[in-house]
Amino acid sequence: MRLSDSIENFIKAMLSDDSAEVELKRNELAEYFGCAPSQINYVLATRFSPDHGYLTESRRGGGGYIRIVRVVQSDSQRLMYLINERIGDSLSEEEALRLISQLKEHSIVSEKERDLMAAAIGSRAMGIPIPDTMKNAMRARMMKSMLMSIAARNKS
Amino acid sequence: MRLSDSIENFIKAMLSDDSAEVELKRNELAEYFGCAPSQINYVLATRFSPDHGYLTESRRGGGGYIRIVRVVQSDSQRLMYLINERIGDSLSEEEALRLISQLKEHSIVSEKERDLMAAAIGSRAMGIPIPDTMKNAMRARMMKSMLMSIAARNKS
DNA sequence: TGTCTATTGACTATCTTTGACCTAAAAATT
DNA sequence: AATTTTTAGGTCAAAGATAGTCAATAGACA
Repeated sequence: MRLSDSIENFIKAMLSDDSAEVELKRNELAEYFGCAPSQINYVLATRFSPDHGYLTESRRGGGGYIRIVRVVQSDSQRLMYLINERIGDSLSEEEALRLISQLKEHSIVSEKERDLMAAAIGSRAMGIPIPDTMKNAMRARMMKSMLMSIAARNKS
Repeated sequence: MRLSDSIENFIKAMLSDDSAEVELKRNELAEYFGCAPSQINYVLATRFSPDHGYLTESRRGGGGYIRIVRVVQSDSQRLMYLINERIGDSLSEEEALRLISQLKEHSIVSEKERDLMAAAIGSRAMGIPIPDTMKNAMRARMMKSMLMSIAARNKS
């Protein structure tokens, strides 16, 4: 297994153990895994970003640390965040898929709806010969539109 | 036997062994068969495409892999997929035949029905002097129409 | 013998890992 | 209190490890 995957699993195990929060020392962790300290930052950036449902804070200097928090948000908070802040004028397929997965993780959409959304913004559907820039712009609009409809129905 | 056939068999053996899923390393497999790594992609494209009932995912970089999943779908799921997603406005004869074969493989149509459908969209039937583009468009419509009738009768 | 299928290899894209250099905060020193 | 030193964590670009694409070539088969 990849080093980055091992580190990811290690952190996730710590997170599930007890609370939704862990604190760790970058250098210690790096030494434990026998890797460069910056490897830890790589793992944080690629697996514990806000898109993945986590927040991180840190401090340098003596007694420094990295704290990772699993975010808990209400459905509507999450939707509003995505619509108003996260998604701007452009969204790549990878980002879109990640966001959609998160919605499923949080039971905001069903498995079928997830697949449907993925199909809508996927490369198969958007496989027309226009520049990526335009596809990404279109994807952003489509995503926001879909999210709005979800937000609307959730108003109950 | 052709190299690509050997590779196909090899992968299918791995798939039937246990689960409906295998993971492999492109370079290792290529080395095992003493061929160019891209040959693996060729086999995947020509024998493990969605049309053939498989899905593939992969990752590049260190620890990269290719995962092949045999898709299990209900008859109606398959039909709906073909009608709404797979077949667009155009369908070549080869594609059509492949899809029809798959329907037979999955016992969605009988052998006789398969031959009937193949006959309907085949070159003998459509051997009139119009451009391929138009034939393909017509074929797509014919296929969807036939599939709809199958879907309807399966409603039971 | 011409057309379809298979094979290869050069080039490209993407993901991971590392290391050199940078910055911030705390601790020690003056 | 100000300054220096030490102790963290942050950034970024380069190197390494895979997989993907495509066009040219070779081979098989009707």
